[in-house]
Amino acid sequence: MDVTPILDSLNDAQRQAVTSPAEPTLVIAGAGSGKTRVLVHRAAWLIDVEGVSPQGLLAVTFTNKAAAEMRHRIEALLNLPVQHLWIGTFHGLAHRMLRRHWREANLPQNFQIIDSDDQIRLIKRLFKNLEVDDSQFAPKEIQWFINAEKDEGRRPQHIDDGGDPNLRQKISLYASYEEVCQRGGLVDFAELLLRAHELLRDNAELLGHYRRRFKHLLVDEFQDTNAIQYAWLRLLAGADGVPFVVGDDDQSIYRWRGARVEHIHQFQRDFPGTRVVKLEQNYRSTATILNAANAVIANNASRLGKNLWTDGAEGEAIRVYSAYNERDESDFVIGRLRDWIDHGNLRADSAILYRSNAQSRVLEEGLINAGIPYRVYGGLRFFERMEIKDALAYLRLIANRDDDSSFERIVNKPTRGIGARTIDMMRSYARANACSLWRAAGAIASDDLNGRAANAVNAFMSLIERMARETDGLELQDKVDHVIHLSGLVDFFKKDKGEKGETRIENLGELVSAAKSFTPDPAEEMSPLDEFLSHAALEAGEGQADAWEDCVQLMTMHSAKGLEFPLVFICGMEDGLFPHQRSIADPNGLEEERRLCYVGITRAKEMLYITHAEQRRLHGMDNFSQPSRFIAEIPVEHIEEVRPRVQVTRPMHTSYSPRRKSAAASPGSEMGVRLGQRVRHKKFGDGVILNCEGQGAHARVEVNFETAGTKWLVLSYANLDLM
DNA sequence: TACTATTTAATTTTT
DNA sequence: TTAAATAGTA
Repeated sequence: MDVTPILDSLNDAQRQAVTSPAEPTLVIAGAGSGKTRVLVHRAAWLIDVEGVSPQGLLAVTFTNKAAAEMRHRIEALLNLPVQHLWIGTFHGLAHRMLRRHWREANLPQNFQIIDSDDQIRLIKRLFKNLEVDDSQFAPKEIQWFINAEKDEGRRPQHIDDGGDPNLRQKISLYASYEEVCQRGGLVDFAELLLRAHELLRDNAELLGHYRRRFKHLLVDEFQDTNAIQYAWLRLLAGADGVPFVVGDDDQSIYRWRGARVEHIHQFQRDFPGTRVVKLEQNYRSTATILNAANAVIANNASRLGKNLWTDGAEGEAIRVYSAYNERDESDFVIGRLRDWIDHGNLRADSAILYRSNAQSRVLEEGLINAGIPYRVYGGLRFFERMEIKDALAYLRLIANRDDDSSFERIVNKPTRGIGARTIDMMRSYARANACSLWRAAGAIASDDLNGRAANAVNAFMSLIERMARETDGLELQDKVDHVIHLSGLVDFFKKDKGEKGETRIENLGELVSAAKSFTPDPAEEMSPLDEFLSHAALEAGEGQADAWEDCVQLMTMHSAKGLEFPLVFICGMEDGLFPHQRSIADPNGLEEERRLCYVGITRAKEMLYITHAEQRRLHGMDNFSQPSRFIAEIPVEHIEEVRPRVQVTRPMHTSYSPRRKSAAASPGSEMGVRLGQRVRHKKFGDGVILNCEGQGAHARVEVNFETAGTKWLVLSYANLDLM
């Protein structure tokens, strides 16, 4: 066996990981250290060298994108299509198991997957049904509660209310939610995982089958596993399975949605004798960028400990720019982008990263004015668009008449005279008789409703029946096409004024194309329609399906994880924004913010700019803030402060501190005051400088006093003490 | 039922 | 500020 192609391109640590014997292995892979490469080569090694059958391998990732990439690269490396290879997301694989064993999982064969938008609607409906006072609970809060409990693997009966009436009610809402889902054959994302876990846990035979089949479990982004995902893995591995997990404790940034870095420690306890391999050589960034990242993350107490290094170039110093406000910040970034582009670089090789999405606005305005094409990540994806979800709801109702979620969505869309009153009657009938809305509609239409309402309901029901009949046996795309037109959605959106309606109709057309290019997997025992609907729920599609265009990439640092760019800007590096106000007080929260910072810094390959604004408009209010503490954690020798006007860069002294950029541009600077400066006044007490104007004897400052409110004071009279 | 005024709250995101 | 959700009005 020639192992050259598999091992040749690897460094020692990578090779050690890839050729690890059939024992539990934990690979701690720093940013840019070839994590995916190790996974891909491990798979190839197992199949090609160890003679493991491709069917004996299970590879799990968190995103569809990562799964697709892994499959692609394994195929390329082995130079043959790896069919029957189970590579997918946790949810995708759980879904696959549930479809195969729907009876054992106590699900209807045609169960539907609901996304978080469907979920929140369902919960709101539940509130109405149970007459829950929504001033007591926000539906969002209950959604969080349910998902968090499911992520931890808990059913309502597992939760101890500890005598807390508030908690007791949440638990009861969770229980009611479950009932509604079970009745409608609806499964939310967390439920996929939870059910898949219970399926294996409670079916010794099935568990035995999968344990025998999947000896080798490859796991990507292990630090992001939540409790139920980890439990599922452990169950599947059993005593003889060989888990091979890859992760980076320093890049764990999803604690808030249930991810637990602790699993990295737990893994070593659960699988005694685990081999640990650390990948610390980085192939992405310059030494300067790496050293900065290392220095920042070193401030975290709870780490396994690792230090990235490179044998590459030192690189340019990190440039820090202290902007007046967010406009100035944006201008600065755009100026540098212009230089970059003028030097013949690709726009797509640059990225602007920020902590929260709201920050993109000002940057976008600037980019539009400058005529620089850009792309913002995040936002609604294709299958999440309203019109698409409407069309899918019709299809889902055809597939499963008991899907209340879809029923309510489209029963009166387009409007067909089925108003809130009628729907209320259906709801209460459905509740009283523990049946679906569809059955309730049929029942009350023949008994309780007046003529007009009954007609409307009957017309709706026969429309759905007609759709089901007429599309029976049609090809998927013809089905979709037929339903879109019969439903009246196209006409409905035509009435929308402006471009909005047009776009929506275009999107509906796009849905037909999506159905056309969708190839059902014959191995799945599902109807093509069910499979398409599951696909739509599990893989929400791209944000923008636009053709490739060379443009600047704008995204949050969260969405930047896993990506890399030669030129990176991190904007809004201010205490309160990053680290975010809501995480600052909690040490765990702060450490997670710091890991996010580490992720942000390590996205940069060649050049990194960090900017912060002294004044920033947030929620319509002007705020003053200090530069992020994370900036001060970067050793000064790696930083160069960028000063505007005077085009001179000057290394900083002992620690980073913001300074006014030029005397002429900052009124009052000669008095030693600056925006955000804390001051004390004899009469008014303590306050913060909001504004200054004028020079010399005329210089005035606006001070927001804690007790006395906001006042303009002439500096030469006020006798302010700087604090 | 659709449009308009008012209120409210405001990280991060995948499946 | 602004977007979304709710309440009120035509």
